[in-house]
Amino acid sequence: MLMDTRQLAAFCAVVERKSFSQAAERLGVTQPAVSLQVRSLEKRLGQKLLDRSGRRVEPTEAGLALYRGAQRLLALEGQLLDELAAGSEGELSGTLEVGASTGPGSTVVPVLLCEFQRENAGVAISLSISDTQTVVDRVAERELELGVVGAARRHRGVAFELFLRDEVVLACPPGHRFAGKTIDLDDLRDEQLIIMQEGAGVRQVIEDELRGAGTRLRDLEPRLELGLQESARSAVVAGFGVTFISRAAIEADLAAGTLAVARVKGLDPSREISLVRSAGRSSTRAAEAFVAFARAKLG
Amino acid sequence: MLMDTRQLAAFCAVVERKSFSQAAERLGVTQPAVSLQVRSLEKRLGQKLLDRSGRRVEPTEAGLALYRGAQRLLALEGQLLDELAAGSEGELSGTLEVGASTGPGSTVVPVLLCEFQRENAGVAISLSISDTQTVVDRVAERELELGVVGAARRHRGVAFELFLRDEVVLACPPGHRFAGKTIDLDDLRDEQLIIMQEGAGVRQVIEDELRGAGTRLRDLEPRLELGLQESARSAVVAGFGVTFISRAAIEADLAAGTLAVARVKGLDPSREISLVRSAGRSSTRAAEAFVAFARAKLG
DNA sequence: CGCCATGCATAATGGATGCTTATGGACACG
DNA sequence: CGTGTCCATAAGCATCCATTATGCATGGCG
Repeated sequence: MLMDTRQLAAFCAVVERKSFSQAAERLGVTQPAVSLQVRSLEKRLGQKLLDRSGRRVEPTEAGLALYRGAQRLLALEGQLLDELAAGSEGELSGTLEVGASTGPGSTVVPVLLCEFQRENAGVAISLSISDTQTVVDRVAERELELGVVGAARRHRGVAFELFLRDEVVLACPPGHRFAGKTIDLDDLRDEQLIIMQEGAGVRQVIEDELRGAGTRLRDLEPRLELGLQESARSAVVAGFGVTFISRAAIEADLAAGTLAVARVKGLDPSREISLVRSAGRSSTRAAEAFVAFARAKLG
Repeated sequence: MLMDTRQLAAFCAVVERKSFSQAAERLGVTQPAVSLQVRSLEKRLGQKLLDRSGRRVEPTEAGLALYRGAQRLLALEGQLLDELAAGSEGELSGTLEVGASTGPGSTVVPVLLCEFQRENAGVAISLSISDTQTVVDRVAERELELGVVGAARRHRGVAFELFLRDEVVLACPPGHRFAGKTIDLDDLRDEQLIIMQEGAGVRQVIEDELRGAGTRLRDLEPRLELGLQESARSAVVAGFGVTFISRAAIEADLAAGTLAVARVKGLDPSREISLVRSAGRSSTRAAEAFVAFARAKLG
């Protein structure tokens, strides 16, 4: 920007009032100040902008062109300032970029985002599902604004806050002998236990809980390791066994009566789902609104 | 304009380079200067514009909005500066406002203006015909940029310059006994002399010339006073008499053979047609170009 | 024409602003 | 942990800008 805004403002005031003194009065400065400003502008642009004859000041051809252009600049600036001021209020807009690991990514998060978006049409949602570590890394690099993950190694540059507590239950077919019961750990030895692959958040939770009960997962002799949550769920619905799984992941099945749950004595498995944010990043209004919305929904 | 251009420039440089130091380098100032400028801008707008975390500086939501708006402002400003610079060259534009008194206004001036406009399509022409005094007044008041008039009283605030010398001839029908001759003043007493109304420029010229020859217009006993130039010309074409008239006004008739001219011994009438400009007014390029064009045409 | 009022230009001066230098604190990397 | 990089902050100085005072030009009036 080569033009000095005060000079431009002074020039415009002179054009409008056709007088240096009156322009000065309007701007709250003295006449010589206006005189100097306009002269500086004329020097800078290398053109005579005003005809000064006796009592009357009039723009030259170049002066008129500058005045018109200045009005456009001023209008645009006013608009910009209004947008900035209005930015702190009014309708939410922009794109909310969220990453989630597979667990929360396939259950709670999409639903919450869809509901939120329905209430805030001006916001565009971008959800990407990755493994926990990738989500965290991308949040740290500011590629994502929010992450929703289970257990994660601490990572510099990001902050974790509890988002929701995810209860892990033992799912079984609805007519199963475990349905609605509280069983012993030993009862599990005679059942076909379906487990998820290494690295799945729920598997880690269960391993930790069993360890606390003096058992190891492999002592239960699981013969079906079926990858991720959705595979395990489907197998149980189809009657091939039972599995530990996030209650949130089977809410619909429970409501539909296609699955039932049991509890295991001595085990109280749950895990924390965390919200991840980049430590030095100011939140967008959309992100803040989503988080508040989600917390209200999750209770 | 509330925004300081240097602060805006500093802010934009930081956004682009994602670094205060690099922005400072680009702007040719020190890092603290940029730091202060951006902070001043943040304070003025009441919003945090940049996330400053470790090695990396990133715009906040508001910062991004400001940056985008600033780019629009910069683009518009660049455009304006280009227009101003180009204003001294390239195609002529704008409206050229000319006033003329009836004599020149009905002959030379319209033709010149039309020819000029044909060569400068970007220029719009506005010609208004009035009596001499009105033309001069309006030029003085900057309502017209140029005036073209015959004899006029000096007027403060306007400058007169010779535009063309208008020869006054005695017009008669083509087969008339005067056609192509040099007659005596006395020969006019037996002719039907048609004169223009009081105030017409040509009439004044003739009165002055006759006075110099020791005669008065009324000694010639004119019985037809026919208003202005065009009325007189028509009457002569129709054979009702002879009249003194501007040669320029009958060039077409002479070429067509519908009128002829004679000279009168002892009379050499002509008058100066002046160009009038407002004394304190800078000329538009279009006006300058027209004047140069006209002078070249008038030789 | 002369006088007076008005209004812009210019010079001198003082205060505010803005930039620089020096330094401290935070962060990233080896 | 030590080092280097980078932004923030404080202090000091130079520059800039606005003000006051004054000169010059123009316009209006008697």
